[in-house]
Amino acid sequence: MRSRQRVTLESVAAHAKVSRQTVSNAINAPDVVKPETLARVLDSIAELGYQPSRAARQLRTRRSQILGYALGPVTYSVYGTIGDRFVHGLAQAAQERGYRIMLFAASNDDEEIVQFDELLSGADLDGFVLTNTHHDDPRTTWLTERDVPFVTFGRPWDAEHGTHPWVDVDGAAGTAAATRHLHELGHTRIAYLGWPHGSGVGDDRRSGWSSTMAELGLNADERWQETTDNATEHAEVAAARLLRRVGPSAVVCVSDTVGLGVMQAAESQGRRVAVTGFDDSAVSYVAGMTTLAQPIAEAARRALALVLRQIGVEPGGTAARNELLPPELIVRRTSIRPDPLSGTVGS
Amino acid sequence: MRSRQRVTLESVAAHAKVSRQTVSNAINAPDVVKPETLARVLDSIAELGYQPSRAARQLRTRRSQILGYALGPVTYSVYGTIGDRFVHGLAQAAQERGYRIMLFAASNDDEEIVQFDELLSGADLDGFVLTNTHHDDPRTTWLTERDVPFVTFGRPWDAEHGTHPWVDVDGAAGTAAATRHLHELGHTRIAYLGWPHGSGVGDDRRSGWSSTMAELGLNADERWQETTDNATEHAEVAAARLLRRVGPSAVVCVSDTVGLGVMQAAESQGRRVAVTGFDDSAVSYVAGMTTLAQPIAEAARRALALVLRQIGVEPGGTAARNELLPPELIVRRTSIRPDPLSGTVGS
DNA sequence: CAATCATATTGGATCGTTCAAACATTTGCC
DNA sequence: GGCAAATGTTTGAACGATCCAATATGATTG
Repeated sequence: MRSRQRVTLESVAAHAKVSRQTVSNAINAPDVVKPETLARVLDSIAELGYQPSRAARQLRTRRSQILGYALGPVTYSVYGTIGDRFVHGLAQAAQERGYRIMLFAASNDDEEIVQFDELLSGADLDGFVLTNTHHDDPRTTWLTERDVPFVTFGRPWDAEHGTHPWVDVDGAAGTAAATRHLHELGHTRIAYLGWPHGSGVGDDRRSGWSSTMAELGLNADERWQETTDNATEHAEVAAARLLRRVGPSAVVCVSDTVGLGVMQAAESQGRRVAVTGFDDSAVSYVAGMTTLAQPIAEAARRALALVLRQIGVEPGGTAARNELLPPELIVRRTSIRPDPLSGTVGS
Repeated sequence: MRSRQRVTLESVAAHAKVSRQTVSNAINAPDVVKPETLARVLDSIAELGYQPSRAARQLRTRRSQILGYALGPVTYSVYGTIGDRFVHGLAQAAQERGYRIMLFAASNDDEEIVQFDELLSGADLDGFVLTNTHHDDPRTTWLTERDVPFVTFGRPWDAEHGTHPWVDVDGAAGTAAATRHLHELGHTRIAYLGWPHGSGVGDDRRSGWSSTMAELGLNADERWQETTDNATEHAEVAAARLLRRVGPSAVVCVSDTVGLGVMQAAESQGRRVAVTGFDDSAVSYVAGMTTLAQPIAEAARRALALVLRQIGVEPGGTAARNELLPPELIVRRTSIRPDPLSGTVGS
């Protein structure tokens, strides 16, 4: 298992002919060590391949240099690839600063809170990164009450709960961009197919469409909207209604899967309808659907910086405690050449 | 941060009127403690909400109860949702046994090995779970030489390297099932579109088709095969060649994305061709493609059991050191009703 | 030149757990 | 009843790092 003897502070100290504490200072407070001594110590560290024992450090300092990230129940739809990429970005960013991400599973908020408690007392986690925030989220309240550093990927959807650090993608800016894009292409009859009212993300995305329509002086009343859950087959039904009712030339959609429903409805009614989705999923890529790509890696990086700042290891005094990143419009076939054949899979 | 005083072995001992060590024994070796004492100690533990400090335990025992899992470079194609689900299953299974998963990022094998080294000496990880094994994998060699417990999700593709515990999905069994399924539907002209020779996974999946074809007494020579990388547009080109050359009535494909290429080629040549994919990705769902679903959660659970057995915390003396799980055939439209319209997105 | 100050380094104590061995208690047997 | 063996419990030391207080070193000054 361990071939060679473990390299410890003591052995490095002996090798560099200084004391333990000097080696420790060389690592944690290099400025209090005389430059030539410092150089000698660092040489020894490199030569022996010294790695501080995290356990020992943690025991003394009560800091683990580990952040927790909860994996919720398996979701196939929206978070399919998003979650994957976010975790990846998080792990990468953390690693660059000497932190690590520890996973835990929880299938609902209450279970997650139990895990918080366990991880805080047992593993001494330094903070948490939460995703999938929603109205009346008990997790943020719990953590805030206990002064545990954390950041959320997703805005706090209730203003009252006070504000904690968060990072989010600006859904409204995304649908606004899509709407403007369609308008520039000459569309004026632009409808919206979204999720039912009440979900933070869904309402945010809808608002980008409606406010932009208003700015452009275009009609965006109730008749121009429909709602559906995220299943493609349900979206198709809702889209069929919408198409028959107002006969739009374009539909802005809350997600790629919903967008796909619109494409199918248009196909079976034999209409040409421009479509935009949201999320830049594999499905949208394959369907050639214009969509909005979330800057996931960047969001993860910012999120990490925010927790670390809260923990106190990153500077950033006056810097913002939250970040709203605009998604990028990915223009594909469905918005610029929505002929019936575009209903075909792939290009 | 920490409202109440930390509960330690000592405080539990005081509360139960025994010594530290007895409390420790109550947890780690309950059978050496007198039943009535044990009960009293366990009561105190519950009452005080005691959680052993992982750091302290780790410092003493050199066991962290943490397993490492590497996130490779972001891959969009095959591992899209697979990786996500595997990690989830792993985290869940680990948690149930008091273990945790720690993530780290590495963009290639060498980087990953550097991380192994760092994590072993610094964080005292107890073992690793590797994915994406390939020919001449330096990682397994490195870990084996150092007697570090690990398991791979994916077979060791070179026999010479000795054998370590692994879990894998039986690709050959999958394509064999698909081939038999097509034969039962009356197909006899069944072609195969796979990845270039040399990749373990690709060759394995091809072999399931070719051996089944042989069993059925059907032609499966070179003319009935083509290879392509995993990009749909390249697959379409290869598929077009294949369709023109032998005019198959069905094509078994190495992946969903490749399968999609076949659907597109069939569509543009106006042919009816049954198609099966592999992976049960969102793309196959949306395209209504018959495919093979990997039992990912189960694979994760088995993988975890194998590492833990190697570490020594799980029993399983004579149990197998590797597991080959059959994928499940998901029958959808593209194999049973492959009319031209089936080229349309969704159902 | 001695006294003062600032700075660099050192030794001891500590975090919370488990290991190893010593100690105390009960049981078994002639 | 007494001694040995088995069982149950307690004590001291150690894991490897950081914190704290004390000391050694060098520079500065009256």
